[in-house]
Amino acid sequence: MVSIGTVTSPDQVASPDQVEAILTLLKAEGRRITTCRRLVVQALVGAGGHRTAEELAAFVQAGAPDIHLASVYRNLDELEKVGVVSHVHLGHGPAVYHLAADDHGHLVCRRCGVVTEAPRDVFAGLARTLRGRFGFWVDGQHFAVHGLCEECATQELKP
Amino acid sequence: MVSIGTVTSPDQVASPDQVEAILTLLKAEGRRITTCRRLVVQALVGAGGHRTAEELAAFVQAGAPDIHLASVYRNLDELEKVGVVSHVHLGHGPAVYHLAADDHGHLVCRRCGVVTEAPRDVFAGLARTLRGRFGFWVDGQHFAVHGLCEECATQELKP
DNA sequence: ACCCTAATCGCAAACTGGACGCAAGAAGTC
DNA sequence: GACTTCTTGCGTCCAGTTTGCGATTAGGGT
Repeated sequence: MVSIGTVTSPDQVASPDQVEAILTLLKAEGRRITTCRRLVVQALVGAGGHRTAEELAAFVQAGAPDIHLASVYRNLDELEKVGVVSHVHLGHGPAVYHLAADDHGHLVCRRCGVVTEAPRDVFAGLARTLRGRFGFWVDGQHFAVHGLCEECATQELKP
Repeated sequence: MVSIGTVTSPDQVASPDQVEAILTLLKAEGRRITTCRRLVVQALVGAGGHRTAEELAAFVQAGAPDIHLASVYRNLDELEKVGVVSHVHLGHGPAVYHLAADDHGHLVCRRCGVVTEAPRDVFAGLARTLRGRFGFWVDGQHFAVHGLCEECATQELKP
């Protein structure tokens, strides 16, 4: 139902510098630079949006067919621990991954499944309120906000 | 990790009227009133908080041991369609169910797993912003907000 | 009361997304 | 080049949930 393809993907071209920067960061953490890891990072940088582990695996396997889905999961996990990547649950399906640098909230329409990215500052007020009233420090948006997109709202409210 | 037991449960006593009211509503929708259904509703009303399908099944099975987990899932699904119940994903584990009437947000601590309920009005500002800037109409809080609870925040920020 | 029929149920089996253990293979260090 | 340790491929397993199907049962009609 949730078609990731509908997400706006600003830059489809992988920036090699960015890939190398991330790999260098990994190396600094004592991790090794492998084909699989490089391809996973390339996939993430090139995707320029949200991709499921399976979609990323498809990209990786286009470059190296023998790479196993499990390795993609493991690498995403590593990258997440290092803080380069974060994953989000948009709905009931698989999680999607994106670069942590590109932090933003996600608005998922329950009717048409479109995913809208909402910049960080939109959630600043909520974060402040939660900190003030509950002493709760909000993390990045690990889960999406569900509701109706503009189009579906007009259609549903005036049938 | 997420211990549901830590959630505040204001009223542990099932209100029979509320149970009957919900069952009547179901009947009005053309559905039948079965032992399983009655017990599921009782479990939800009595729980006074969030319960996983499995926890609800345990309650149901205390009254009727032959009732299958699948039936609990099916009934929760029915109840959700009718709008009596909603489910929330607090984390990576199972979803939790609660009465839709008792609508609220959920703050989940990523460190200790404690779940804090946040009243609806806390999210009103965000809802207004999203409606204004994106035309997006927020549903009930289908997903939880992740972060650090007050206690864990003080411990993590000053180690 | 009884019958009829569609809703519901119990059961088992499948399915999805993901994690894990292990032995073999490679990256980086000396 | 040798050695150590991190990674990987593969198979297997897992939890949570869904589904197909034949058996059962609620509830309206008579």
